[in-house]
Amino acid sequence: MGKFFTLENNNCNLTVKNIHCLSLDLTLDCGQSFRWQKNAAGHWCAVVSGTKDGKRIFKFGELSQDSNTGYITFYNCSVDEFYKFWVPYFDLERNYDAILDTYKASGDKSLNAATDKYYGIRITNQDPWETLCSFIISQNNNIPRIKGIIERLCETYGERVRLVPVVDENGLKYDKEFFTFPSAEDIAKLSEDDLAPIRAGFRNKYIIDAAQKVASGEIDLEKLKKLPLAEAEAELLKITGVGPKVAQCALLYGCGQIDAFPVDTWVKKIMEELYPNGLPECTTGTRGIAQQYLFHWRRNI
DNA sequence: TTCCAGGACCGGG
DNA sequence: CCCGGTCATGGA
Repeated sequence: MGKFFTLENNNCNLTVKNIHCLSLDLTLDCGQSFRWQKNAAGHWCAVVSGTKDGKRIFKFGELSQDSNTGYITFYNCSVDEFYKFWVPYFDLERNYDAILDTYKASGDKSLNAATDKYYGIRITNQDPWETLCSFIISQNNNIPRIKGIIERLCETYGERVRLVPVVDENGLKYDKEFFTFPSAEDIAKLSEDDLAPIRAGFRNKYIIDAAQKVASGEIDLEKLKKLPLAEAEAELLKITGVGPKVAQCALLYGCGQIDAFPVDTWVKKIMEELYPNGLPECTTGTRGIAQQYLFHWRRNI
């Protein structure tokens, strides 16, 4: 414990030094999560979920990173909360540098270009239900609208957590409410009409089917963390509106399956253009990490 | 106006 | 099995 970072307590904030390979700006805005937003002070803010004794618990996260030192400050955060929420969320006990070194040793040009240019991206371990639901919403959709739909879902059916001063795209300051992500149990009770206000279109019925299968226990998301990848995917494919891509996203970002490999339109292009015979051998076991770097790299050309 | 967005479903061949 | 059309919505 603590091998990959050192903690420094000041008042109720916690500053974490010497975390390797973690850029908040890259990690929190690269298409793997949709709810992080900068407040008026430039700190990243979001409500994240965890589990304690089988019950959902929440933490309002407020984080900033020093541009010179790379140190990350977690505001209003105890050491206990840091280990409970943020070590798993950012996968802080995984040796990313060692993984990226094996990519480098392979000599693969594209992988090296992507990991050099965007060094600091980590795969986050998010709440499984929020991740599944978010990526159902993501299908045939664009990122700004995905964020809008998820925001309306939380505002309508989540619980109010806190008022935060933020700045809009015109530089105008205003107070914004932050909400929890509604549980599968809460959404399972709703009808398609109830979801109309979030404007997810044809995805409404998919969201409800997923919520019902999760809430009823027909699909146990916690179990998916331990199952072999293919078996875990087969479980998720039982949901109407969940195909291979959404399933792999839910497993990668929500179930700690670091070898999951979501193939969207961008990754499909990458595979056709650069890897017609498959990803290099060095990525075996960590394909999800390679995927995220290549995805971000190709999208930003 | 038309096209497209971190896809999945459905029908016909 | 594989292919093209279709599905809501909204911004470019």
